[in-house]
Amino acid sequence: MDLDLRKLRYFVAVAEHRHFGRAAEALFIAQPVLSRQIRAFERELGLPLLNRTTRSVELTAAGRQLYEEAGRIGGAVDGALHRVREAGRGERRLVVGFSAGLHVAEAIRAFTASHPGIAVDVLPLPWTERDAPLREGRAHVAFLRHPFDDTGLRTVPIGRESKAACLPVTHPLAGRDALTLADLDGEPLLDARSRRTSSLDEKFELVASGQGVALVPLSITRSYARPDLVYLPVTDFPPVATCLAAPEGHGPGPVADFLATATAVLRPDGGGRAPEPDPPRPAPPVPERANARPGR
Amino acid sequence: MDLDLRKLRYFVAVAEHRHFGRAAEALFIAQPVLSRQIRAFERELGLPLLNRTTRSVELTAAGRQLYEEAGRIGGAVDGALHRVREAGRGERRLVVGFSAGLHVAEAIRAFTASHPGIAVDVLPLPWTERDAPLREGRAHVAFLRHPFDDTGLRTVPIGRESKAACLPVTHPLAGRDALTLADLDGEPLLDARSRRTSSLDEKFELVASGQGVALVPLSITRSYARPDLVYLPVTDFPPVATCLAAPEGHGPGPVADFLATATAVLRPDGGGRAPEPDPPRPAPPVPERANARPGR
DNA sequence: TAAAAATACTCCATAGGTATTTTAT
DNA sequence: ATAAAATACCTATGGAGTATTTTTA
Repeated sequence: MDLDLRKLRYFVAVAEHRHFGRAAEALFIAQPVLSRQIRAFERELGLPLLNRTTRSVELTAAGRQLYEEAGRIGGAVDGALHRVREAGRGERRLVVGFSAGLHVAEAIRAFTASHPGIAVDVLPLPWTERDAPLREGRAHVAFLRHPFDDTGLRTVPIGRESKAACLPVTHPLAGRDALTLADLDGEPLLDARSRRTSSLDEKFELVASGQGVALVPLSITRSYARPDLVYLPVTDFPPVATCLAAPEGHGPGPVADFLATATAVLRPDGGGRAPEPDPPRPAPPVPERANARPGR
Repeated sequence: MDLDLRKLRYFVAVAEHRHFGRAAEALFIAQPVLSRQIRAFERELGLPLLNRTTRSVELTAAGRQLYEEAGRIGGAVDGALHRVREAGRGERRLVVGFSAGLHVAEAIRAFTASHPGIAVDVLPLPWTERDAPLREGRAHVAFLRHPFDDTGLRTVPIGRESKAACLPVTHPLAGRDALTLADLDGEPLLDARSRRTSSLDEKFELVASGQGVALVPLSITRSYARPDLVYLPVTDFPPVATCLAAPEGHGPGPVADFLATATAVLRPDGGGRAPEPDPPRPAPPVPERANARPGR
């Protein structure tokens, strides 16, 4: 049921020494104990991890994989315990999640300036996750794009973003300045329904290889320019809202302070620059448009 | 010594129910057992996790942190076991690491086309890590920038990159076409020695806020365009080599196949690739120079 | 005073030890 | 023949159970 970290540690020792006797010595336990524990471990997992003869000990494929995973698990546990002990000593910590393309560093700097005692972690949120990290406690606040489920969340709208179509430079439409949804009517659209992509890079690769076009938020086009892609604003696609979100029900505290600070920094409507670098800004860079070649 | 995942699971139940009796019921164990286990867990960790009275159970700061960490740990363990079982069923997996700005998706697509049975994971490598993930088994091959320690690694040079200086658009030098190291002589340089940055975004934020200038590989300037930064090639900075690397000593197998495929795809000079038939790949774009505006 | 956590005690599974046997080179 | 893993058997620790006591809102 629960992975036994002690047995995992024993297994790692055997995997590294490729020898039960010496591994046992390094672990300060007797060799037969180690033999039994590893056998029990294999039984619990339902998988052979080692091919042993009296002359050699070799890892199976599953064993190799487990050995690789052991490092990750150990790191996760060590980091977790470290942070728990910090919390126990009274040190405060704030985890700020953000979707790809949304910049939070500015807000974090403003926050840490006023709260030097609070460590801030940034957590880039995978394309597929929206509000889940907030609900699971993996982030205390997050900078997200709509749509997401905001029940039980306190949200502060920050701005609105329109979308751009991402096309290969070789695409017939690549020479245009802007598009409408009608222009894209016959195109294969890469979205979560048609093709599951685990990362933005992967999606861009699919576009670059001619497997379809993608609709992406404008802010992403500023951070992910590529020579083989062009971004064209889609004028009639409804803009999506971006906002800060945090679980409801927390009173005053670091989370509320962060929301206040970040709102002031990211949404200076009261003062300076606009959140959506709109009309004056000569539309998304479209850096390589000069490269456009017809047909393919 | 080893974190006890069973006790952690028990703790999570109590944290969620905020009630020993009901948590025990949910765990299908008796309430006194749960009380004892949680007390033992707190003793092992050396930290109180819960403030209990007969009327209420509340998490301490350490308890809240541990509850958050529990999700991460559980996820890491579940994912690991899933991949180990896959490996046990004979499914092959290849983890490809890459430093920021280096694109591997093209090579991965070529590889998966010829090896459809092998799942490929991409592992973006943090700025601070170089060869470590290869040595720790967290990646099987990696696409890295020199310098790194290549002892015990098989490396295939892929290309060379010069560097660009990253400046705020407001900087007096921002209007130039290119720079030399002498131009940057009086500038505060943000490198690993002067200021520890945990991410590229953080470094860019520091540059944007005027705290210094950064030297970054050219390929990064193509992927991380920002309206408030300009990238200027530094003509006399020695170019750094990029290469594929994998641990030595593996015979033929997926890793060797990937190296071969990726070399052919990423280094077309060696002879073979067709996919991108435009030879005059128009030298690294330095995309944002046209955006340079004085003042703000 | 009553609900809920903690303690007392029992039982048993299992980690660990030593002595010995099996096995593959 | 021998090095090394596996097995046999023992002890002790710790997990889980039931019955009971302690605590505090």
